[in-house]
Amino acid sequence: MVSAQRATIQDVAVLSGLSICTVSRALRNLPNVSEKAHRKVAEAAEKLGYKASPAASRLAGGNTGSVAIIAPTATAWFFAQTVEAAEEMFADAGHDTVLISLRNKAEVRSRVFGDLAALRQRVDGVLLLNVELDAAEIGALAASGLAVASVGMSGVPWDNVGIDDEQAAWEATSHLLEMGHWDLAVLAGRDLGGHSVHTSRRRLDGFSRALAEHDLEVHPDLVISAGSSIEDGRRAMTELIANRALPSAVFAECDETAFGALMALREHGLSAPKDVSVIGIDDHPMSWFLGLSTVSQPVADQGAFAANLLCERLQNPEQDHAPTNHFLDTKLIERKTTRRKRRTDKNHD
Amino acid sequence: MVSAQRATIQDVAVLSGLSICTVSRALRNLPNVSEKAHRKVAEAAEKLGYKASPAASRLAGGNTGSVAIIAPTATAWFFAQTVEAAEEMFADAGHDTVLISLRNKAEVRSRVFGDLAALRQRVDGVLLLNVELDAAEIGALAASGLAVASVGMSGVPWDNVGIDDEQAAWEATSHLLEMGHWDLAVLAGRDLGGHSVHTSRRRLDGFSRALAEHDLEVHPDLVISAGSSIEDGRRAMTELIANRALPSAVFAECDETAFGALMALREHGLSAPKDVSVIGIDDHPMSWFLGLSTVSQPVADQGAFAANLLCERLQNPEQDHAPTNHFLDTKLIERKTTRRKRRTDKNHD
DNA sequence: GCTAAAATTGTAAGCGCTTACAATCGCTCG
DNA sequence: CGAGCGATTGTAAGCGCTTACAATTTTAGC
Repeated sequence: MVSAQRATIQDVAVLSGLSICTVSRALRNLPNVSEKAHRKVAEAAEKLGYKASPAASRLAGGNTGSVAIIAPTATAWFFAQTVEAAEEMFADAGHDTVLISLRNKAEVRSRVFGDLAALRQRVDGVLLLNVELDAAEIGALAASGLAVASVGMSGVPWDNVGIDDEQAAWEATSHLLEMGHWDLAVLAGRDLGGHSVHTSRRRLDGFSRALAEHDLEVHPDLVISAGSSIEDGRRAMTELIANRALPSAVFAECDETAFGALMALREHGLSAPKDVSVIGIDDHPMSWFLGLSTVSQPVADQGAFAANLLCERLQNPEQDHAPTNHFLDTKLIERKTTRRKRRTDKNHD
Repeated sequence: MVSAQRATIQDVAVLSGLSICTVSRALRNLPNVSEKAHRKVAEAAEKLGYKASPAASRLAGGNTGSVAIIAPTATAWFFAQTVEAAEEMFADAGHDTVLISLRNKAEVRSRVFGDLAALRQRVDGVLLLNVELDAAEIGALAASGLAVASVGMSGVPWDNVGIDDEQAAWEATSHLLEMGHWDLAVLAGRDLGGHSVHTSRRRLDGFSRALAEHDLEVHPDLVISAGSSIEDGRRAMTELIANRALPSAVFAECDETAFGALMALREHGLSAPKDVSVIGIDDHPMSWFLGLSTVSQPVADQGAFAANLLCERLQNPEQDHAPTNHFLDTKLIERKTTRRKRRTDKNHD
């Protein structure tokens, strides 16, 4: 039953015949509340449709009832999927979700991480999506009193879920290498003054390692700082086509970048795999359709999983068990945009 | 300058040599504050890096400093774009953004709209994205004390931004009709117990009108309730292929649905426009690549524009100027998935 | 059955803000 | 030059919750 006016803890106290204080404790499952009291409070609260005011709760030292999701951007396919999955988890756990998009801007980034106390005022926890943090920031965050969990950020002092980005990039790159391609370009993420998207850096690492294992060097001209949108990929590939000898294969940091690359090729009368092999990471719903070779990863799962870990941390704040790290599986999917390098292929040397 | 501990209004009061009350008024630009006092307060607040505690403010009857964005889903391309654009606007105006995805579930929907008082506890305003509301809900929302603005919901007692969905659908459908297609299917939005996505309904209306203008009737079997994702479109088209005579043209409610339809065609050895003409609405970044004919609409603009209107309403709460409605331009883009119906085309009669 | 310790419950003081309402101040006007 | 008024500022009472700490009840031990 819901009354016209919002019920207060006072109402619950009167109805249950207990003091406000006991009600408060019962509602939050704190110790030192008799079972009987607990039951009476639960009943009364239920009957009144009582929900604690987040503002009052927070002001008095309690929780806000909301968590923030911080992502480099909210439009990219990966983030949209992750955010929605996490939001669902949070909503079901009774938390509001505050969305903070860094919009790939260093300024926004520092505004957010520069005042963690202010953030703590507004949310109880933070879910970080692929945000690159330096040691000081990690320390500050861990000490901020905020519960933290993340996606795509291994090696961090809180629970993390992701794929092994370095490995996934290595797989993709190795696939190209094994098909005889040795002049590889990479469409990497945008660099934000040392604070790129975390996964981007890891994937670049994997790319480099694969090359190194074949005694190849990463040619700086063939590392294009792209960003991760379709448009970014298109621009990067256009640049590649315009400014230098075309490599025989391209590793795109994510499928959307690869889509853009494919578009650019088409615009210049070229195509994959005829003129250049292309591979991405993600297995975006469109990839099958375009025949894009890629390394698949479970996306919504990562968001839901990490959100769930955060919820647990929120529920048992005192327990400080060691941070866990979870790598979900990826799989190389060979489709039609990659093929063995042929003698007849153009050879730009 | 930022102190280690969060500054309170008390600190500002002391530093500026004024009372808390005056500081509070000055900070919120209320009348009856001398210019001198205003300046002193601003200086002190600046020096302390003071930001009012949203919890305390809300509790005392003020504002929360955040707004909610409510969308049917957050993963669809249109919503991801709109949400990010709106979030940017809100962030720049100093508001936090609470993301609420209805996840196409009636249950979530009623949980949100069933307790507007609870919502008002947490946010100052709401940005509705294509949410279908009945008269009672519209009334309740208007009376809730929440500032409201929307995208894609004309005829509503608050500011709205959108395209003329009925018209856009009419254009797309008419395009098909004028090319000689008369057996048309529509891949429409999902119906949520009378509460579909608002735009879906309007687009279906436009489809119907175009048919009616050509003395054609809407065949119920050719109205597929799809949803608006790629997967939804794929499923819908598959159903169409499996269960009935294939229509010669298909109008998909949005480009992603159309992508899915194209995929399903390919899976069955069919293609557009050879076997069936396909058109969508959106002009998604991939549409050019796929040659998808469509009706383009400015997407991020709608989100930013509506968010901006909401911010203005939040800033001048007292003024009750009439709600405005803004239609942004759309444009038919004819590409390669639609063509004139030919004698040689299969004719399913 | 009585007392000390443990378990439960209540009292009251804020948390940092907003907002009637009261108090002051600076002028204008007779 | 003092009353009267509007403009400005201050006082103080909450908003609905959490949380020491005090009060009370229960349990256990002898």
